[in-house]
Amino acid sequence: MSENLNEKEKVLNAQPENEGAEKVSRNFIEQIIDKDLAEGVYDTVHTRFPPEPNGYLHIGHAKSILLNYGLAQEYGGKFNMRFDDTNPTKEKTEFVESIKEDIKWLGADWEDRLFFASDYFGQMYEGAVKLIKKGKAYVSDLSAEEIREYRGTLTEPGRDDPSCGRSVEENLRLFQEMKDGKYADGEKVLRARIDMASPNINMRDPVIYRVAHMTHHNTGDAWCIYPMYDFAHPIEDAIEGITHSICTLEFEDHRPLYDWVVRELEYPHPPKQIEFAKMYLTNVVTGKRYIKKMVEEGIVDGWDDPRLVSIAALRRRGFTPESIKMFVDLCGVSKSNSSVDYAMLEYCIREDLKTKKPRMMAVLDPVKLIIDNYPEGQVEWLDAPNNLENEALGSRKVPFGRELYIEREDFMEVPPKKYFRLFPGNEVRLMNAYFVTCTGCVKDENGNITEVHCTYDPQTKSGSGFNARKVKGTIHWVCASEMISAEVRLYENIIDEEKGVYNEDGSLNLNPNSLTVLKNCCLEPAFAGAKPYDSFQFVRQGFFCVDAKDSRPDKLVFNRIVSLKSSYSLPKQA
RNA sequence: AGGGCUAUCGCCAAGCGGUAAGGCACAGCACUUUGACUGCUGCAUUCGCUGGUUCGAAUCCAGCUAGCCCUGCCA
Repeated sequence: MSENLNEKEKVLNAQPENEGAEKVSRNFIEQIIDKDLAEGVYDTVHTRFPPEPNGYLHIGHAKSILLNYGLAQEYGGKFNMRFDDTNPTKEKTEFVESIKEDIKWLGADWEDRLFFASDYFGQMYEGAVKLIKKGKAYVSDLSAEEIREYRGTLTEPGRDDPSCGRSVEENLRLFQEMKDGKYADGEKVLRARIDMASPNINMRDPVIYRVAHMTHHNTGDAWCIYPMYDFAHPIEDAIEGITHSICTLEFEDHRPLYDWVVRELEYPHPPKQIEFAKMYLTNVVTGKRYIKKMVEEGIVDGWDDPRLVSIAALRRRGFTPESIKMFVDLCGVSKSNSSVDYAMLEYCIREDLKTKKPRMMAVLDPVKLIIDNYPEGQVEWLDAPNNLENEALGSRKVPFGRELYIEREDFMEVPPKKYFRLFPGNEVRLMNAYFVTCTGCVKDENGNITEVHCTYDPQTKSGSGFNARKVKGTIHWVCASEMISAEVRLYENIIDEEKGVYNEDGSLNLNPNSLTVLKNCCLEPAFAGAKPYDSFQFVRQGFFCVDAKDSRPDKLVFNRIVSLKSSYSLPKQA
């Protein structure tokens, strides 16, 4: 097809501008980096992802991870993994393990650069001593409440801390005593001396060290004083040689303090903080307290419930790292707060899976279809391609017999207009098999349809090249005598934003239909042996993934990752 | 008289003084052994508002408006 390139296209393709760049536009962070590199501010790019190990990662973190990792890749730089563990009261080893697992799964490779902020406690302590010696930090006797009072308000300046005039020697001694455990929690703190009248509250002599007699997950009982984020973070970045320290918008006000620390400590190659807007997704819940509550109340079965968007949940649901990457790339990076439509995520996973996974037949809501003119007891094994768009996926054999299961939805006794499926007198194609013409149905005493009957036309066999007539509809089916039974879980968004995210009392307005469990689904035998995380397209239905938690070899459980798009919906029946 | 940031289609998002990219969603047509996919078509005379500068403004200036963040010894 490259032969079809006309001259104009050839010329265009040869244009040197845009060389190496597939993207037509660069986000604002790339523009900053381009400029820094061009001006020689930095000669390399070094990023990091610095989570506090206090919870599970979710889709929002994935954006930050892939942004930082992607930038390092794009510029031939490096990407560090760093746990920002400066507060022992909130951190757990359990979370460092889950975070590492999630980041690996996403494909962000920190190589041998896995760090802990707590590994730098010694250097941070030295940094604090340096500030004291420069007269830029002092030990305060004020209580937390007093500090708050002295800080002033958004509209009123703060007042000087009574302790701010201490001599360097006294501060040095007091700080040493803090370190030595002479003071109880809250009794003393170290404050940076900046400007109590600053309109930026973060600059009103921020606390940079506090006392906390607590065992730290990494350093144990080695320390009883711990640095605050604002003091620790710039040091961590500087030590690791980070060039661009990317964080979210709420830290914009902290940047002057970040720069102050880096300047006062005289780091030769100061890192630069850049803030971008967090990504929100519609129809999901990411708030820790809400999820915790839902887990406790049994509304979801854990932090990895497939309706959630933690990385673990997305993995369990059947999302792929590639789809997440595609999603964050599609969303872009900016400084305006935004909430991305969940449909965008759905698009990405469909896009990723559509040519990669086999397309097989599964009947979720079965009703029997009996082919009256097909020999009783006969089973023939038909050829079925696994994916028409990807021949490499090969083909499989599908058993066909007199009794099949079809989707209850695919038969109607009295069809609406433009119903292309089975109804008395109508002919449809059974995918990969034969044309069948519906002859009627059987009902039980309550009027429920128990059997649909039809006849088949042997000369319409799939692959025979038959084209004497066409049918408008093609439906999927499973051979009743050879099928395997499975449980399938259908999911809808856990929140329906159209109906409001919150109730009057502030609780979440949960979608009562977020989970539908179908216990008696019929699968074609080729599904046998499906393993956890294996995923498939169920023809005409969507993409499904073997549940890693509940599926068993003899009792498969599938999660619907996403449905197929559909421009047709059954009219609502009264 | 607090400070910082943001405002371009239903949702994201380019644009950086020369006359509104792209994606998702949506709608229509064609094709179809998935009502899928694919292909084609349509979808902002207008960039939060009002003025100003300019031959020319989404882009520059001024003033408004709206939203988000900041008064942890959390990160």
